[in-house]
Parts: sequence; C-alpha cells; structure tokens
Amino acid sequence: MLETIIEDINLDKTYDSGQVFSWVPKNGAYFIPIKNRLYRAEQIEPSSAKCTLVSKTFSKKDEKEGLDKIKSELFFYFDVQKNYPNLYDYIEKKHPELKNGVEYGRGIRLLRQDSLEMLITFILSANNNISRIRGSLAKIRQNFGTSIPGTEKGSFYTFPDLKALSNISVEDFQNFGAGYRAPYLNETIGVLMGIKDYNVWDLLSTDELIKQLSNLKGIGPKVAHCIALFGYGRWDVFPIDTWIKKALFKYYGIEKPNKKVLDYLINEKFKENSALVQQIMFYQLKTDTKGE
DNA sequence: GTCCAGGTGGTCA
DNA sequence: TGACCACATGGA
Repeated sequence: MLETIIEDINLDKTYDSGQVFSWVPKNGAYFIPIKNRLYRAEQIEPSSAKCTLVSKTFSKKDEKEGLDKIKSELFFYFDVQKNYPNLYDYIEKKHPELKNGVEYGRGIRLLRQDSLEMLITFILSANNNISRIRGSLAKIRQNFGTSIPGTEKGSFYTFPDLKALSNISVEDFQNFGAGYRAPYLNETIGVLMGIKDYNVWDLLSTDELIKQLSNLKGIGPKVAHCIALFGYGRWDVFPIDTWIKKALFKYYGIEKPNKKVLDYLINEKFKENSALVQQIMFYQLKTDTKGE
C-alpha cells in the first residue's frame, strides 16, 4: 500500500490543461494509469493532492524496495523535482503581460508521460476535440492494452506497447473514432517498428528529436513540440497552435510565427521555461478574450 | 442543419 | 518556404 502527497498541484486544472487524456474522474477523485499501475489521486488541500496506489503491489519480501521504486516513478510522472511556485513567480515577474495567465496556471504541472502514448495521443489531437480524443485512446487501451493487475477486470488497461500497437489496423483505428488520422497512425507505427534506435530517442538533442518526430506521418511542428514536451520532458519547445498564434500577435505583435521566430522565442526570449510560458500564454489569451 | 476542434498532408506557385 | 484547401467525426 503506497500513499503519498504531491505538492503544488491542482488536479482539476491539470486534467483540463490539454496535456493528459488518460485520467478517469470518478467520485471526486481521478484514477490515473501509469505504465502497468493504477493510482487514485484526490485533492486534499487547495494545492496538494493525495496519491494512492490502487493496483497490485509486490510480494511482501521486496515490498520496501518496490514501494520506493513505485514512488519515484510517481514523482517522475508529476515532475515533482521542479519547484513550480518559483517558476510561476519568475515568469510573472519576467513577463508581466502574462500575469493573468500565470494566475490561472498556478497549480498546473507539466506531466512526464509515456513517449509512445504521447506520440499517438497528439497525432489524434490534431483538429480534433477532447472528448473524442479521450474516447479513441480509451478504446485503444481496452482493445490492445492489457488489464492492469490488481484492478477490477475490464476496468483499467495499460497503454499498448509498440508491438501491440502494430496489430491495430487502419480499420480498427477508424472504428475507434480516429477518422482521417487512422492511416497516419497505422503508417507511423509501422515506421517506428522499423527504426532500430527508436527506444533511445530520449538521448537526442531537442532539435534532433523534433526532426525525427516530424518525419512521421501525422506529426507537424505543433504536434512534434507537444510530444517532445509531454513525452520526453523537454522544456525548450513551444507548440504553436491557433490560440498561441493569436496570443503571439496580441501580446508581441508577431504576425507570422515561422521557424525563425520560433527559434528566437525558444533560444532568446523564453529559454528554458518556453514550455511553461506557452501553457501560460494559452490561459492568458483565454482569460483575456473571455466574453468577446 | 451548421460550426468547431490547442493541425497536417498534398498541391502549386 | 508559404498559401491554399480537404480532411472524419462527435458535440454544442
């Protein structure tokens, strides 16, 4: 039995922040599948949450060591090593034009999720809506993942590994509601199967990683940056979507955020906090244009 | 019925 | 490069 506290987090805001589609809200808490384990997270204070392991643990013998390992996996997922309050403070001070965005954003952590799951997730996300993305991903788990040990049968599944994903046909993906992205997913998975060093992409520089990701079908610049961020923990990225495009114009007078501008934003303006600033900028525009 | 969804691929200049 | 348009679907 593992129970631990995650500080500086607002679960509702994190759930709604467009980075995670696997959490299942139930009875005022969230059920969170991470690899082959299931956790239950509940907000117990305005900025802290209690996380409990609900799936099967280990044999008693190595339970002590096992629990430490599980705990570190959980901390990794929630990115607890970073001091988010300090980061939000710093960004607010450095970029006062984003004050409202920072205010809203406090409590959101940028999760470190499985890279392959993020790759599939963000291909699906293009020009799509959240509820359908969630539905498609849930069906992928149910049909091609494995039941998480120690949970009620048929309730929670792992995200399939690459080999399992390679068994999903274009037609399957269509049945899961992937729409016109179905062939992209199928083709990309096939290509990944043939890339020998795919499992060490986390050793690549961010530029090189994004280049590799961009070669895959269904992955353009925005999606590549999202995968690099949420799947590989890179913060020297800046996903530019329709909202961020509007925000860049509104707050910085940038009309056409081409590659050159993107490099400037990451390397000179927002630097190592680019990813978090992007998230904040999204909320800045949302709160700013509310009711327009 | 119409419009939109935190874009991308294909085509053409 | 950059500008266009088509693209499956579920939900509002």
